[in-house]
Formats: sequence, structure tokens, C-alpha cells
Amino acid sequence: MIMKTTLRTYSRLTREALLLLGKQIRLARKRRRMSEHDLAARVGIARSTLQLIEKGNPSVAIGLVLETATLAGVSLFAPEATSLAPQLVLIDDKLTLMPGSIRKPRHEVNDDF
Amino acid sequence: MIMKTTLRTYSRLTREALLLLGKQIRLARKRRRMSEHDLAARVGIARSTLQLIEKGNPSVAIGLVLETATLAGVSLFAPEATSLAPQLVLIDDKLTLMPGSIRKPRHEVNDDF
DNA sequence: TCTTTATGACTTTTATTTCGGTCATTAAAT
DNA sequence: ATTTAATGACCGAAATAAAAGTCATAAAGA
Repeated sequence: MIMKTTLRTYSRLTREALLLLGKQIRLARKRRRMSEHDLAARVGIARSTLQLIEKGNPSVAIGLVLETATLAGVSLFAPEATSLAPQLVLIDDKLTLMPGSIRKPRHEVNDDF
Repeated sequence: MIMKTTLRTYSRLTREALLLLGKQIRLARKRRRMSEHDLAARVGIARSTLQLIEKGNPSVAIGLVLETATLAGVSLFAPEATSLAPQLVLIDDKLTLMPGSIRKPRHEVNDDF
């Protein structure tokens, strides 16, 4: 008998985001009149996995979830966006300006002047 | 020696979304002056896993990614939203109006009138 | 109403991930 | 300039997910 030893907890926002994404996929699938079998086959995953995704299961691989959302027609970041390249460029610029590594000051910092 | 037999492909949008999310997390982490060690500990995952997340690896569990984003302060769906409950209610309403199961007509449908 | 497909819930097996560590290199901070 | 923590890359072992079914029930469509 195998038992789950570690119980992981997720914040409310994470749980809600998972649930919302799953339901968006389910809704998009039905709007397109695709059965679970259809969409799963389209994405190349098992129907059981699609069921987990639509339920918002946190342990499904993020690539499978996003690919399912994409093929179901759910807009991920920007509505109707065909590419996220512009946003990627922007964030790369911001990252370039950040320090390469983050470290704490060794002793206390004198902030008094 | 174990070899990866199946090669899965992802759409460009999925790959870009993964990359963007990873970079958003990395940027947010640095803005808050957290090291990889810090954030990983905060989320309760290994540093190696955080590295995969920030790189946009598609096979990391979605719950870990979203939880990391949340704790790093990345706004997931709505900017600055503290709850997604309103959106969940909306989508539940829409789902209620959809058929319980989706099936194809058995023969051809006469659409001529 | 009847037929048949879609869905929900589970299970076992197989494949993969996640952890937790090492080591080399980079770059803050003093 | 020196010190030391942070990062990048990698690995084997342990834990877990994903696949591929089964079966019962629900509900479209004829």
C-alpha cells in the first residue's frame, strides 16, 4: 500500500487560478463542440489527463495545460494575441537592468543618512 | 542508460507563455531582492526546480509554477487582483448554459433552411 | 423511447519529475 | 583586491505523474 506522505498546500490565489483556467478550457472546448476525447487527441494526451486539467489539478505539467488551453482557443496572456514576443522583449530589457545575483548585506546597513 | 523516447512538441504560443511566465517570476524575485535559495525555500521547492521554472520548462507541475508566481508577487490573471472569485462565478454561469456532453450528429445535418 | 456516445470516477503500470546534493563560475559586498 | 554568497549546470535516487485502460451513469440524437 502506497501512501502520500507529503501534503503540499497552495495559496488561495493559486487554487483559484487553477480552477479558473480549467473551467476556461472546459468552456472553450464545449463552445467548439469538442468532446473530451476529441480535444485530448488533438493535444496528444490521455483523456484522464484532460479531466485532471479541467478540474484544475495542480500536479499536471504546465506545458500540457497551456498547450491544451491554446488548442482549445483560450487566450493565455493577452486576449486574441497571436504572439507574446513584444512582452518578452520588454521583460528582457527590464531583466538586463537587474543585478546578476541577489545577496544580502553581511552586517547591518546604516540607513541613517 | 535511460533515453527519452517520446518527443513532445508545443505550439509557439505555449512556448512563449512559458518563457514569459518564467521571466516574470525571475524579475519579480529580483525586484524583491530574493535569492533563488530564498524564494525556493519560501515556496517549499528545491532550488533546482525553481531554476526550471524560471527557464520556462514545460514539464514542471503547474501548481508549483503558479504558487511560485504568487509568492514572488506576479499577478496571474487580473493585475493586483486579490481574488478570482468573481471570474469563477461568471464562468460557472456560462458553463451551466452549455450541454452536459458534446456529441457529433450521427449522419449529415441538413442546414439548408 | 431507445440507442449510443460522452462523461465521471478509479486503478495499475510505466514514465517522468522533483529533490537534494555536488562542483565550477560569477559577481556582490567589504 | 579579497571574500563569500549566488548562480548555472549537472547527477542519482526517491517520489510522483501520465497513460491507458475499465465500468457505471448521464444525456444527446434519432
